[in-house]
Amino acid sequence: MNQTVSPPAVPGQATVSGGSGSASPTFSPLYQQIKALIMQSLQTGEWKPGELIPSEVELAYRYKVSQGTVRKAIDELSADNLVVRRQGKGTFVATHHEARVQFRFLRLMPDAGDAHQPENHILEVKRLRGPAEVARVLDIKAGDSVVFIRRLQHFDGVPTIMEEIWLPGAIFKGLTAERLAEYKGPMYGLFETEFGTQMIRASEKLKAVAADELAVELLKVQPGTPMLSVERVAFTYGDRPVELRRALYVTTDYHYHNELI
Amino acid sequence: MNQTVSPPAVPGQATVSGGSGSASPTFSPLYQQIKALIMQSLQTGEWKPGELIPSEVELAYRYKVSQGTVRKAIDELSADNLVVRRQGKGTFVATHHEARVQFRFLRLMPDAGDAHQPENHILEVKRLRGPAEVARVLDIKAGDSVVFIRRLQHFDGVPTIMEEIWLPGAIFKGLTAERLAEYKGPMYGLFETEFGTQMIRASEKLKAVAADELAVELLKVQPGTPMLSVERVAFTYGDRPVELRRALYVTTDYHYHNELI
DNA sequence: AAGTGGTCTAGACCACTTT
DNA sequence: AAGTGGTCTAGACCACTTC
Repeated sequence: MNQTVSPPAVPGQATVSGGSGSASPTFSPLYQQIKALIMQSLQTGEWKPGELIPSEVELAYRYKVSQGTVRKAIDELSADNLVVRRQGKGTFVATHHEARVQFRFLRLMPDAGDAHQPENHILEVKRLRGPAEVARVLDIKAGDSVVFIRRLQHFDGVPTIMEEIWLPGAIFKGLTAERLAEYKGPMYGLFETEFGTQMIRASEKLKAVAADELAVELLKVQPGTPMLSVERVAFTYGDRPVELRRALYVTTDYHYHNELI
Repeated sequence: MNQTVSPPAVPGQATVSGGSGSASPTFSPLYQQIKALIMQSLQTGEWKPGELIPSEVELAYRYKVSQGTVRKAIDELSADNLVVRRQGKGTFVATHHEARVQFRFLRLMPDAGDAHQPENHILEVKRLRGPAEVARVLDIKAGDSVVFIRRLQHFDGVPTIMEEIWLPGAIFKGLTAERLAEYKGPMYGLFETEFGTQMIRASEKLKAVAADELAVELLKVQPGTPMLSVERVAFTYGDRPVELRRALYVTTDYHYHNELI
């Protein structure tokens, strides 16, 4: 039989299911249940990005498990990059307001020299009814409101990335071109702070394509120039897709870096 | 003070340094030392790819530490994909003779449908004096012997990948075109089995480039067609670079898949 | 000095596989 | 039944940070 935890003495406190009888059909290890509970608190914003979460001892008391079990749960959250541990200080909720996190989601590097902070140029922000394909990816109904963003990113003053971004309108209600343009820092940082939606993972598909008219105009390349096409679907908690992004990268002096491990 | 381990009673047995005095300049946790010792045994071939390594209990006895410490060491080795744990059976040395591992090192996926096993065509194998740039990457002396391989990979009968591979001649002594051509399975599997060299991680740089003459000839594409260029440096134990690979991918019906986590 | 995460141990029991 | 990895606990001590 699995490890079980007696119901909490305090009403409203989190409980842990473990299957205390032989008729328990589902099962997951205690530490996975603790991990799920902590993720819930992250998702609901009980502990916000950048903030300190309760100590291991305190969480162990709250969930009525040993510190070792909490530790293993947090170990996994740390491996998933949802939290960051700092010895002597505590465990912090990961945030996109950190260069370290940004590089996880922007893999374009200069062939020589150090990576610089890109300069953003918002070209267009509009609301539209989601095309079928976009709606399918974002897991919303076709025709539902969608925010569309067109953006240009300069590296060292050179236009290098052209992006088209689709977001669920229901989540990103007050998003305007002004807000995006005036915001200093990564777009995901804005999403996190202003819209309570944190991107925690993404899936990318890369291809080589020829520069189209728009790329020629915006990125100042010759027609037909080979461009790196990067299509991304980004997910928030609960594996909910909340962004579709199609980008074209100029890779003359830059490359997409990837580590195979 | 750090945890220390008394010297082994049996001569020749592995020892663990922990810094038993205040004058200990270097330090690493016990489990990291155990991890390093296990990696040594993997590198020297004491336990070969695909084989079972000793149980946690046995390793704990061998290194004179607790099972929990061995467990933590193996946990990391497992996270590094150097070993694979199987409940009830034991812990196995990872091997490239497994589809699961191959997909870690071949990220090209069909846009629709399932991934198939590619078909290999060895075009050329020769020995040459390493050009300065290749020697620099492989960390050998310029002019040292290098094995050069040119290969074509077909997906569903369509030529899709063209590769140029450079290997240190000192390691890959008996490598011939015949051996490569007749070998069924992944090239890294051959390297592992026949040359005792296992690729454990790789670093890739991706760009979009125009098809050159060779690509036009071998991959049957139009001149100037955008191609995905993938330059890889692969490493074996001790972070020793042992392969430089330059590939061109046709991405009309395929894409390079990447997960950002 | 107190609090945090990091390491290490010892022991118990569970789930899975093989004999 | 025996052996393996997987989970959970309790307790000790260490390294680091802050007060």
